[in-house]
Amino acid sequence: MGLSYVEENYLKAILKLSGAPEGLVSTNAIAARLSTTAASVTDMLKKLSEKDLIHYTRYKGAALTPEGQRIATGLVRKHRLWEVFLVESLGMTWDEVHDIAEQLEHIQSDRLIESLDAFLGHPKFDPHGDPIPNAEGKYSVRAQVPLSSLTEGQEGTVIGVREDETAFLRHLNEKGLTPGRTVRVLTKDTYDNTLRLLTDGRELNLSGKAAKNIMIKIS
Amino acid sequence: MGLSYVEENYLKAILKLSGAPEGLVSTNAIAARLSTTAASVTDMLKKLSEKDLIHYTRYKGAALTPEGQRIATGLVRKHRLWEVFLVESLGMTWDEVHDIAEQLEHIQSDRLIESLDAFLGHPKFDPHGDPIPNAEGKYSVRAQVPLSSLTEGQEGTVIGVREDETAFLRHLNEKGLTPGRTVRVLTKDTYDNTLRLLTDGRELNLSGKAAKNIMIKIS
DNA sequence: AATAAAATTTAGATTAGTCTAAATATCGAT
DNA sequence: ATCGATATTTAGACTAATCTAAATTTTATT
Ligand SMILES: [Mn+2]
Ligand SMILES: [Mn+2]
Ligand SMILES: [Mn+2]
Ligand SMILES: [Mn+2]
Repeated sequence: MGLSYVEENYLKAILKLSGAPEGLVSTNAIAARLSTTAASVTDMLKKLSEKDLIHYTRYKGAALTPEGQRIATGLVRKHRLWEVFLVESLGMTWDEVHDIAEQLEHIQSDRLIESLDAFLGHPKFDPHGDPIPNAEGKYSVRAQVPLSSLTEGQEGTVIGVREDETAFLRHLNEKGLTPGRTVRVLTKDTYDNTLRLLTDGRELNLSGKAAKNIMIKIS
Repeated sequence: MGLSYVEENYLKAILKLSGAPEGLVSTNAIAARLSTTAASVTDMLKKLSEKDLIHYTRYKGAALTPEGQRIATGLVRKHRLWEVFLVESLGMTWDEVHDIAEQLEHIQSDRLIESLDAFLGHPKFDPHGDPIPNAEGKYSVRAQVPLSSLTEGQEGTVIGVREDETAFLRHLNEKGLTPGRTVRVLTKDTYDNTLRLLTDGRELNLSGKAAKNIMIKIS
């Protein structure tokens, strides 16, 4: 009936990897993402294909079937709802919730996830600014721009990041650049785009590279 | 490092079964509890013994070591805290939380469970009235008597059950005999101990057998 | 079009957990 | 003390998921 923990992770990986080129996902790409070997991936692709969760052609690659897509999107929904719970209810920081959500997303109970969704007030975005699919698998979109695109004097609110690597999130925690914070661009270096920012009454510097990965809602 | 889901369930089963006679737990008792075969249990007992989580003597039985007891008690702590969350925060009923908690108890994160405990206000008892071990593994106790021991005219509050079988809990839901409810004994049949109760402004009958399994705090 | 490099699959082995059937040990009578 | 019933362990096999090494296919380059 239900899928194993491992099968679920493969489906999620394929969903994630089919984002960019919209084409077929390669064996090596999946192996890299799941830190496993190409041989193991091949075995699993055959199995998922047998269950009609992916379309798979030897040597060509894999793509999710509608059913596979439904399951994978449901996992993303669960992952992001749990991340909201961990941050909003339990007071954890956005750098420490991903690994825990990675476990929680495999808990099996429709009643549970719908109750959790209601308890959290049907959030549309997770702590990293990623959209939470609804029960039908539909995503919300919202206007957002990278902090790097703001000009001197402009102001906005931090609503997420493009890359949610732990080290980067911790770095932002230390700078106080967390979701909900208002930031104003004081100066922007014309040569290397380094920013001088004002947030929470304090001034700080931010590299142009970091600024590209912080998403802002213009206020 | 960490234990597998399966190993954890064996430790929890041994803890549960060592309750009554305080002696050794038999292979067949574990097999029955986990719905598996005696042969499988024997294999696992060897493995857990190898890891110094149980003391095991062939043909005699098993008992938890201090380390095994610590782990098993931690699982019970997690299970019961999650049950409180599901009932108190998500509004689920006490008959539908056990199976979900059975999954949630295996989530690995000390930070998570301590945050959850704080979020819930460090509860001492779960929705079924069972004590929640603290982080050091110590249980609370409280005065409680079976509803069957109340005499006519006596009043008390429902705080738990002795047997938490789903069908029984659903039955109590329908009668309105849920945690926190005040009940007064109107009459008690002298022959078969059937009770006539008043709770929430309504009168109802309850068998003597059911009354033995409902725990009451005398008010 | 031929060939070298890269990607992918296959073959064969390993580990965790499980099972059935057979062997062995313990327990409870007589 | 012996015998039969019961409990437990062992032997051997199976599935899911993984790996390494070898074989095969695709691709990129001459
Ligand atoms: Mn995440
Ligand atoms: Mn996220
Ligand atoms: Mn329970
Ligand atoms: Mn309980």
